Amino acid sequence: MPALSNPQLQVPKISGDGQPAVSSPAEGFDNEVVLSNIREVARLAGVSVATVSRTLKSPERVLPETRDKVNAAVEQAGYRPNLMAVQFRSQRTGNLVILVPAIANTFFARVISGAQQAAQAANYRLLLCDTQGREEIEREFAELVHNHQADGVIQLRAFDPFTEPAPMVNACEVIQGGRHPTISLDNRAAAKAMTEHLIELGHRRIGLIKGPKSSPLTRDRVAGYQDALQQAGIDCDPALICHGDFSLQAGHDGAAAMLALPERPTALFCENDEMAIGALKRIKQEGLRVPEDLSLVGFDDIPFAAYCDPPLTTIAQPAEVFGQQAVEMLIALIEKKPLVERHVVLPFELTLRGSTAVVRQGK
Amino acid sequence: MPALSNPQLQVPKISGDGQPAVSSPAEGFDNEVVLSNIREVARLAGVSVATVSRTLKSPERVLPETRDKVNAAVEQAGYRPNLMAVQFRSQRTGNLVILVPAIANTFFARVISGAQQAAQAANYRLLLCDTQGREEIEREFAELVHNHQADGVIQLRAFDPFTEPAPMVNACEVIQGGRHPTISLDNRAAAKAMTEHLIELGHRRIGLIKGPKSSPLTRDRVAGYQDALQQAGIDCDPALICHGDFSLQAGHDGAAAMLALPERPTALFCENDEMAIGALKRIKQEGLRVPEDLSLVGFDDIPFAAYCDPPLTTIAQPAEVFGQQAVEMLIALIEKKPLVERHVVLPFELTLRGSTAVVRQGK
DNA sequence: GTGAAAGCGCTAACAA
DNA sequence: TTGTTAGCGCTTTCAC
Repeated sequence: MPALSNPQLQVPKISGDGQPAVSSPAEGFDNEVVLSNIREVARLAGVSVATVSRTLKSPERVLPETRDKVNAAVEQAGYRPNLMAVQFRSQRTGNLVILVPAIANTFFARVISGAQQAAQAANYRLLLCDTQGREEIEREFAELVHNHQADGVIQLRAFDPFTEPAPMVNACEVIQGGRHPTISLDNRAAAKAMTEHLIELGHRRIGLIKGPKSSPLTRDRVAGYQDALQQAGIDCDPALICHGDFSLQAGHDGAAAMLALPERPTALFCENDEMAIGALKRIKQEGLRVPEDLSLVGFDDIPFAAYCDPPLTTIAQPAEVFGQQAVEMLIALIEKKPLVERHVVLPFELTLRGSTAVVRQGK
Repeated sequence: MPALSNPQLQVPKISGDGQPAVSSPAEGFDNEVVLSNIREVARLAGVSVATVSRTLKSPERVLPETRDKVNAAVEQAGYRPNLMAVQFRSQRTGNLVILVPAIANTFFARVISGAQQAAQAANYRLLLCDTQGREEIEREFAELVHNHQADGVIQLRAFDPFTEPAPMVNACEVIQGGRHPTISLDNRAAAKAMTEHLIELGHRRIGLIKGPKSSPLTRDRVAGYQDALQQAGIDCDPALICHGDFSLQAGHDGAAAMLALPERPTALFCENDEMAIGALKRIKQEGLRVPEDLSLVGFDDIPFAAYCDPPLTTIAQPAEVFGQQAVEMLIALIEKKPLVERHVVLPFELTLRGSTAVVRQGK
């Protein structure tokens, strides 16, 4: 949380609801749920537990009149199957673990949303884990699979948390040559398309604010950037490439470094929109205008990108589809159904907005 | 996903990894995990299953040498307890459900992050559910408690998904007079503080873009806004209040409505930062400057608020603390420990940035 | 079509 | 201190 050091700070206080300072946890209501089990239902219906089980699982194998008796008893008893017992017995949990480097990241939030919908549709639950990109946390959560707490894992980062084989799908940032199925964007082609767009506008000095060194996603985007430069016969100046960590602050700092160069770039390519928005702030602080003095582009097309001033040219990704596809592939793995493809590549879209323009002639 | 209708669209394609079009799900590795159970360990150690169980649960009740034998056997067998069986037997799951109206919302993402940390620290897992604020989805997920899939629920919206008693904590947007413990912000006081700030700057026509009608959070913030106006002897003009749904678009539309009024407001209070950022775009489109022509404020202090142009004056909330406190209170409920307080109110902080200024004298 | 009964892996009496 | 054993609630043979 932010330091709440402002003098306007309101200290925590307790509502005066007339309750004593310490109250019983059960106060106001009873946490206990009336329990009812399959045996109770069987007794009420005058049948065996097996018949109750069958009525619920495969009703067609039970006489209609028996079925009615059982259903009536279920109703009467307020019976709900104990899923813990069901899972225990059937040795599957119906839980999928999704390892997310940062759930606060707007792009990942969309991925999760897509995954959640697909999971729900397939009658699975999604266990969401914010790993902060740390391997030990990822390993710990992945362990849920071996503990029989989950049936499989979706990993959104290029790291394999398993030492042993396990049902896993790797999406978004994928491990090169990994053993698990993947869903990815052609980051190289996307970065190339974006760089080509800038080159077409006449830019020849194009700064690049990358992601973390270790990220394959960053490596691909850098490669695409270099592909476009090379194709246009432009030398790649290493001074025009700097590192970031995908945060607003990193974009701000990266832009500061770029603008301090003796020969400034005329365009700046940030590897995600957060960094582009951070860079935008710094550029304005420098008294420069976007796109008149400097073109600026991002990657991801987060909702805020369209609301920047100027609105940001970026690469749109079908974020929800990453999540949805990952879930569907993982379930196929778990249920041992054949996968149509082990390595799916999703489409991107170059989204042109107001942050890019033809390079200034005066330069 | 966004419509990928741009001609730049790259159609989905499959990496040419030399694999056949349809591949076996087990291809490249084996999903099966070598199973080992407590009986196997007991056999290896030459002890009973009870001793193995004890060695793992309360080692102090086992002779050191027996313990060593068991530990060696555990190692040798690669034994991991089947948590499904543990849970089934002990009738608790260690799962907490958190119902989130929209995980893509930056504020909720922070709440979740805090909850996740607290859950992990207490050795619970967090089941995250994006409910889109829909009651039927909330009810469905809440049902996990009665299905023995989860021990309790954290609800971030003012709706009680239970008909029967159940362990639940209500945070962020709380139900008035509800039966569950709550963690909330004093929204009324916060909105009042913000409005007072604007009044101190000389504003007397202050527009308000609210949240959805049904939200108590909105009702409290409106009350705080009115408190401040009344205290300053300013009539509350109903034309200056309009509805939104906390989205960027709603802010944009709300601002459009405000600016079309015959007598424009000189300040605009949006009930969250997303709407303020949406409003900011519209205000600029109108050719007006913030804060020179119009002061603008938000609520929540999302990261982007500091990176707006101008940076946004807003109310900071300790979002992570909401999650953390909610988890701690819920665990107390579940474990039937006494709660120190049933209704906790967290502090806010008025965060002054560049989007507010003294009202223009010329008006 | 239905019932009896075994047993999933583990914990917790109770016995020794 | 350690072992024996009875289940937790359910599914699933296997008889009837």
